[in-house]
Amino acid sequence: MKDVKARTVFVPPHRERGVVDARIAEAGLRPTAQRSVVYGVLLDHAKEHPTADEIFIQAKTEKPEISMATVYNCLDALVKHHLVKQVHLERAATRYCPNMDEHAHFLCETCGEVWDFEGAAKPRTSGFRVPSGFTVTQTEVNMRGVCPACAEQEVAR
Amino acid sequence: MKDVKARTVFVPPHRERGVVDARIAEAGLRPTAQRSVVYGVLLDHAKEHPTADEIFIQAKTEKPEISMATVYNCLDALVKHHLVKQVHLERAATRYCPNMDEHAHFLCETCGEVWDFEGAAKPRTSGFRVPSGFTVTQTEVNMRGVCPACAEQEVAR
DNA sequence: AATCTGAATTAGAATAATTCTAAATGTTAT
DNA sequence: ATAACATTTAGAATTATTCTAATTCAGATT
Repeated sequence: MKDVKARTVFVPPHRERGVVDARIAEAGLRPTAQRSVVYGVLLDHAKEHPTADEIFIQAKTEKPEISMATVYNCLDALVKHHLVKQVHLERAATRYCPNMDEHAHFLCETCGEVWDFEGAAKPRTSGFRVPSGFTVTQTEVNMRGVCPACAEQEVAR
Repeated sequence: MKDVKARTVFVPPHRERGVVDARIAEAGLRPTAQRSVVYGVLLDHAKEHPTADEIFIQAKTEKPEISMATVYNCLDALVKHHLVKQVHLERAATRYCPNMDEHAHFLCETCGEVWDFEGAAKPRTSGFRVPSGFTVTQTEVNMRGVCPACAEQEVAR
């Protein structure tokens, strides 16, 4: 039987008992209750690219004592340990993204939602000249435009 | 004599009398004294990708009565009329960029400075799959790494 | 098991960037 | 000159985030 093609779409792991903690531990972080909740919420809502605030509200339903400061602390720790990325497409609340596969972000200028476009930047062919002396460690691609749902609404008018 | 190669590096226009105003007018904006000062300052400091605050400080030397709110108003107007772009590489003060040629931004993670890398994104070859139904109007490429000056300091240690 | 130690969490205060508000001023069309 | 509208202004308000200091927690050590 042939091998299945490499998966290019990010699928967040199920939040089975221990899976989230294991990932946190693998990243070299102590899996505290709060970190598990925060990371778990983020994995569950990866598509929405939630803000700290949105994560806080959701986390509270699982752990009512959690504080906003802790959500920020946990997110910072997750970012430092490469489990999560910050997304800044506009000057608005930072959004968080647990998809660490290389991908581009798309911001719908009509509804403000953010989408992941899978793929990988090819520095050689991307069309930009990196002057000598510069070391590029990360390339981020952000697109803007109109998502299918908003395009439809536009037509209806 | 052969033609000189097309210039790919953004050269801000000199701030000769009227040039800045003419650009503002061409963009469909009334060239008020404040707008001229704000746009002029930004053109003079294009390399630095200044924040509203930095523009305000500099604008004050030319027009002491100008207020912060006006700097924001002017910048908003310039952005709306496609004379200026906002740059958001991190959650920090918005930076402004009067280089409307297509280019990438590079953020030095050591010193925090932002640089322009000339070139143009080639959506076809850039390596990302745009799902059908999405309309992309703008593609922005941001790189991170170490600039030559900071790389040198690193070595010295 | 009790104790120590450093890490993590907490509530609330502080900060920073930006937006809002309402009044004053300036500009353009009549 | 006047009306109508746009722009500017100072300062208040808002928002996201960071800071602070006290408390709690987890794991290691007695």
